[in-house]
Amino acid sequence: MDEGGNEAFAADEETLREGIGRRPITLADVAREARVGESTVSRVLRSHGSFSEKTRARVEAAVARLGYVPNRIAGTLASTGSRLIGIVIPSLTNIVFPDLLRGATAALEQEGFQSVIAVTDYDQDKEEAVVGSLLSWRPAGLIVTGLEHNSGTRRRLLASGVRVAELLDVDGPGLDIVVGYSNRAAGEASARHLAGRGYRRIGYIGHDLTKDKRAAKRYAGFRDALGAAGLALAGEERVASPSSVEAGRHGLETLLARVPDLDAAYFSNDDMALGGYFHCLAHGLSVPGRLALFGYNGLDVGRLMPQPLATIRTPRVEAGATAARLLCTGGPATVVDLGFELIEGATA
Amino acid sequence: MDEGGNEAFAADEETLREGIGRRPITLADVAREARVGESTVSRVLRSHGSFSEKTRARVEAAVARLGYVPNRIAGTLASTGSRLIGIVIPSLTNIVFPDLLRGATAALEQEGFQSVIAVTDYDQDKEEAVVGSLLSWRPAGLIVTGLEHNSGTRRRLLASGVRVAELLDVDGPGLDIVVGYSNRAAGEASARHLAGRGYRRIGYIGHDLTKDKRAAKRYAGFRDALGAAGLALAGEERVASPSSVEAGRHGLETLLARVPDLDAAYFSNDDMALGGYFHCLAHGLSVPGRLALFGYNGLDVGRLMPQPLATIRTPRVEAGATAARLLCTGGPATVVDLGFELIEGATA
DNA sequence: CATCGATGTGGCAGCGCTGCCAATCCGGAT
DNA sequence: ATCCGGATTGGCAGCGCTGCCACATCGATG
Repeated sequence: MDEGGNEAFAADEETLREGIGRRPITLADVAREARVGESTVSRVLRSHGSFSEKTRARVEAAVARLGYVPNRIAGTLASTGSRLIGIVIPSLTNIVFPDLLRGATAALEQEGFQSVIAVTDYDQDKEEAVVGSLLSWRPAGLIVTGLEHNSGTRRRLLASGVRVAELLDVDGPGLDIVVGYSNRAAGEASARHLAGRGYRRIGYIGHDLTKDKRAAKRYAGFRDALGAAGLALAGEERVASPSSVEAGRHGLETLLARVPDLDAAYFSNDDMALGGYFHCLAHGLSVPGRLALFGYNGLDVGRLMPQPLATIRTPRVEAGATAARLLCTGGPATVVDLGFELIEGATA
Repeated sequence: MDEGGNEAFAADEETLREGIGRRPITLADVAREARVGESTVSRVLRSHGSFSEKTRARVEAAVARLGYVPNRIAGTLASTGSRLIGIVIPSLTNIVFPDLLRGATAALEQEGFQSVIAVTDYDQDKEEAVVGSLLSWRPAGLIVTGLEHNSGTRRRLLASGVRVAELLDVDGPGLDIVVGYSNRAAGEASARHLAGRGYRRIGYIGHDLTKDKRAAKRYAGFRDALGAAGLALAGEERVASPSSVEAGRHGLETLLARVPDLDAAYFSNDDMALGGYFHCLAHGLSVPGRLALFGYNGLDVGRLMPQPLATIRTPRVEAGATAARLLCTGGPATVVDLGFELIEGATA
């Protein structure tokens, strides 16, 4: 391959050589080529300040001729504020975070901002490290997930002076901007729904709650609301791994072996619930007759199951977009509760 | 919220004030505080060059006292190469791309690089724009998806002189580094598998092939191999939307209405196939007795269905990691074919 | 006792761009 | 012809850091 030899690229080969090794084109080169001053080129390229139509044409021609690409590193250093937003998410495996990213990057793009993404693997120490790393790019703002951070992270965030948006949770004090919904209330609503439907032997299948604080809040809300309805959890199964279809399937299987007379299962999210549904299908357990299932997140896949999954739809994409816009426009610190929607489905 | 009032943060409040409005701490401040030269601070912070243990301690104490965060914008501008890799993916909706990101960011982190991500929505013009945008950060390398780019993108990539890795496809000429597997061969293998199992009335359910070139290659390989086996597609249904569970479910429904005697369905990927499976479950079509199903990608969810999905497992995470490592270490242009694995499953 | 290399250390010129300010130009008003 | 104010333009000092070079310092060596 290094030899190439595919004729389709013969024409480009020359361009390639041009690019490699040669000193990169700078704004000064463009200025010389267009026979104008550097500041004029800068003004034209940013459409900022005033310049004549003729000058614009000259500069643009020179840019095209030289193939100039502005150096944003230099631009950002010279100007005061960067047009960068750092985004910190715990995982890329769970589709909710790509959803959040999708909303945020779309909004950011509109505002002319770029995003840098970092992943923490649900580890608070790693979060501290990546926050430090992102701050060293002097971003205009930072989007982080959840309200729980270790003290080092909080200190860095506050000391940096950059705007911070905390996402997907409103159950607790925030540092600056908070956009999300109440996980606790979602858990409560789920419990009330199941209790209201007459289920009495309700089990919980979840993943690692020490790492996923939002899942822990749903769990707490669920238990409390169950208690308020005069019920208690008939059993629970927590897998040590992150949430997954597999964890849901095996978790339900394990729990049923221990508590056979369960009549409903509350899962820490839709992935887990889908796994549970697969278990029921594979073992001929009728849903919701023999066992009701309830999830969380409102993923598309749940809606399309033969029986739509009972779950709670969360506005993840909107949360990302809202946070991004708030950071870009820079208003005061606020809490935006986007709420959630209970989807009755057909599995509970 | 802007008033705060939650006691948990009272201690930090002061730190917050410190951060806001105050001129950011620079390396020169640290040097003054530690009573050493700027270059000494720089050397200590990068553990580069020589300095005494005493000096290191002095500098580190000063850094801690002032809460100094190095400015990488300035650092990158001053030094020659950046430690940034740009990653261009078509979508965040399809889990394969977060998988790719996961592999890449993990490997990048190990090598001490940071990534900047951009999304094209499967649009070649948008790809050209985001490539330009990423190049303006003067990255050490770029990871892009697929081998098909418009001429503007190719020109920019070549002219920039940065290393480029093209991912998830090896069916065609690459620009520099290519890491992936043959989509064409995957399509062929799928067709041979279905034909070998005795299916004769085989249909295709896919999404927009003009945008997703790799899906188009699988489709072409599938048709060709079917032809070589003396068969032809009994029918096909292409939805205009991106691939999704919903598109698969409705696509299969539509196709079956038109071609009722289908005995196998080949889907453009596992999401689509899962949708098809849901359709079969909902309508009591036995799988694979009445209808066989075949997917692509080897997602976890397919493995966990009551009957494991017949599909092709692709090494997406490894592709991301391999590409990242090759870019960081900077070897010669190569093509790395990671291959794929046919999962027989139980649906075909 | 001069000389030497190894080790620490500081000074300072850029990296490529933006922001400020001063200079210049132009058309119309005086 | 002269003057004025706005539009247009160029010069240049940084932004905060790194890389290079020069300058100690010091024990070991001839």
